[in-house]
Amino acid sequence: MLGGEGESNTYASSKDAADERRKSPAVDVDDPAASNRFTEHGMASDRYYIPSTISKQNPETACSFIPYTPGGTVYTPSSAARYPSSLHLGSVLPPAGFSPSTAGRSHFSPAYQLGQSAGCALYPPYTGSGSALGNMALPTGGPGMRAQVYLCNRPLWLKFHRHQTEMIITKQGRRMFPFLSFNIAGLSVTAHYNVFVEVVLADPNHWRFQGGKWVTCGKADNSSQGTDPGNKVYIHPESPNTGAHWMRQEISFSKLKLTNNKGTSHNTSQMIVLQSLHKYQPRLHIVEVTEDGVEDINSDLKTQCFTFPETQFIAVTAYQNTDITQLKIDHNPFAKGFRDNYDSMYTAPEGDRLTPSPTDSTRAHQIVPGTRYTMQPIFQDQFVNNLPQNRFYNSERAVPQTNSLLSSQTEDGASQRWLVASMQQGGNGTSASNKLDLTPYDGEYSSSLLPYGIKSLSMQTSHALSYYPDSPFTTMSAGWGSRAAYQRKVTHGLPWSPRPSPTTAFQEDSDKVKAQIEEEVNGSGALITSWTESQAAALSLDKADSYLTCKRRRLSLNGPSTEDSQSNTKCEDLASVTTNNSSYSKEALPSKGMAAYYSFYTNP
DNA sequence: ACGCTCGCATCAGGTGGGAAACGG
DNA sequence: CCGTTTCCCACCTGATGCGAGCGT
Repeated sequence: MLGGEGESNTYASSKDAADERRKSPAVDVDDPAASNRFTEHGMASDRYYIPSTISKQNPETACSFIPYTPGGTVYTPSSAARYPSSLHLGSVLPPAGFSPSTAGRSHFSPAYQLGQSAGCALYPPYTGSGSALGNMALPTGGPGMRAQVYLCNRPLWLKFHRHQTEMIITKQGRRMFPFLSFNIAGLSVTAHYNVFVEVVLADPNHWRFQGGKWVTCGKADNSSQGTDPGNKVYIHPESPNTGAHWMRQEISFSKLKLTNNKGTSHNTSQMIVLQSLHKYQPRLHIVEVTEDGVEDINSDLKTQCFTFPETQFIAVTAYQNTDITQLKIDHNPFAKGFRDNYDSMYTAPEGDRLTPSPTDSTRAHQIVPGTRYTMQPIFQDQFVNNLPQNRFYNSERAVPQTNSLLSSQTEDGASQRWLVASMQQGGNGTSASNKLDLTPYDGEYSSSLLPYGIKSLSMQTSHALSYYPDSPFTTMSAGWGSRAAYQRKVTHGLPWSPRPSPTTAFQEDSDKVKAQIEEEVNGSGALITSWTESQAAALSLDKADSYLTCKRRRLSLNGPSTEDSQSNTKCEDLASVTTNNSSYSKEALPSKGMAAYYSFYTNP
C-alpha cells in the first residue's frame, strides 16, 4: 500500500513516556513509539512547508521557507497523509531499528518512506540571491538549534542533475558518485549529534530510459514504497559527535553504498537498498543526541532534515544515459581508465596535446582549470572543472534534449521546479543569480564576470578535497574515516584570508568555531550570528574574490609549497593544496576533460 | 641507536564496458 | 524477443608495509 494514511493510525498513538528517550540511529534501539511522531497531526499543506517551529523562529529563518513546488522533494503519495506542519522536525527519524547494523532492516513504514517530505525541510538550491550560499539548506531548527547545511560539491551534482543523475546499484554495493558531502554550521559546538543520510523515493513512478530520455513507466513497485526490508539509512560512522566536530570540516558520505540486494546481510551499515529504475532523493538528517548517542525526543527541535533536490537520482543497474556515463568517467578518479586519450591528455605538454581546445585562448579565462590554471586533478574533477562548455553550448550540441531534465522532467514538473526555483525567489535573488541558476553551465564556465562560476570554484575546491577523504590531498576536507589520521600531518594555518566560498559566510572556519565555543561557554546560548548577515558577507566577497580565486590557483601552481596550507578547516581553499604528486598533476592539464569530451562527441 | 621521512612495491577495492544470463 | 541484471575484465586509485636514507 501507499502507506500514508494506513500507517497513520499506528503513528497517531501518543508518545509513550517510557519512550521519551530513544536511541539515535547510531546507537540503535528499537523504539516503535518513535514512529508515533510522524503523523500526530493530520495533513499538512501540500505546497508549503510550514513547520510548526516556524512561528517560534526568528523571522529571518522563517523567511527561508519558500513555496514548495513539485519535483524537488520526495514523493508523497496522494493517499498518504502529509506530515503536519506542526510536526516536529525530529519526526523524520525512522521509527525504529536504527543502529548501523539494523538500520537497513527498514522498519520504516510506507508512510515514512514516501510521505516524510513534510517533516523534512526542503530548500530550493537557490535560496537567497543564488550566490555561493545558494546550495545551503536552512533547517527549520528551533530556537536552540539552527543548523545550516551546505552541499559542498553542488556544482558537480548540478552537472549530473542536468542530465538526470543515475546511480549504479549492484549486489555488492556501489558507491555513489558524486557522493554526498556537506558542510554544517549553526550547531551547538558542545552538543552531540548524529548525522545520517536517508534515501527516499522521489516520486511514485517507475522510470525507463526510452528514446534518449527518462520517461515514467507505471507506478513504482509496492515493495519500494516502504514494505521492503531494505535499509534506507546510512549513518555517518563518526556519529555521534559534537557539533564542533561536525562543523570543523566537511561531512563526507563517500563510502555510502547503494545496492539492490535486499537480502544482503553484511555491511548493512554501509549499504542503502534501492530498486532499479526508481527515482530517489537523498536527505541529510542531523539529530541532537546525548553523549551516549541517545536522542532526547522531549525536544521537537533537535532533529533537522535537509533535502537538496539536485542530489536526486535514478537507481540503475547499468547506465542508460551516455552523458551520465561520460560525466562519471570524466569526474570519477576510479574511472580514469575509461577516459579517452588519457596519456596524451595528461602527460603531453600542452602544446603537444592531441586534442587541443579550439578555444584555448579564450577558455583560459573562461574555465578556471584552463591552461593557465593548472590545478590538481582532484580539484578539477570535482570542480567546475575540465568539462568544456562547448559540450553543452556549442552550436552543434546544445544541452542534450534527448535526455536532459529539460526534456524529461518538464512533463512532471520536476525540472521546472528545479529550474525556476530561483525565479520563485525573485524577491531575494537577483536576475543575475536567476540566470545563473537556470544555466548552471554558463555560470560555471563563463568568465569571471559571472560570480557563480567562481563561487563554484571555491565551493568545489572544498568538495574536491573531500572527494576521497582518505587521501592526503583531501586535507581539511577529509571525510570520515581517515580524517583523524591525516590531521596529524596537516598544519592549521590558513594561507590566505577567509575564502570567498560559502564557507566564509558559513562560520565554518576554526576561528569562528572557537568564537562560537566561547560564546556558548559564556552562556550566551544559541549562536546569534544571523544567517542573512553571513549570506550577505558571502555575497559581497564572492565577486570581489572571484578573480583572486583564480589568481590563487595560478600561484599555487608554481609558487612555494602550499602543503603547509593544508588545514583541517573544511572547505579549505583549493589552491592552497597544491600537490606534488605527479600522478595528479598530470590531470591538471587544462584540456583533459575537453579532449575527452571532444572525443566523446565528435567521434561517436 | 633511535625516530622520522621518503620512495617503492603490493594489495584491496572501485570504475565502466561488454557479454552472458535472466525474466517477463 | 527485449529489457534488465549479473558477472567478469582491464584499468585505476589509495592504503599499507617495508626498507633505505637522513637527522638528532
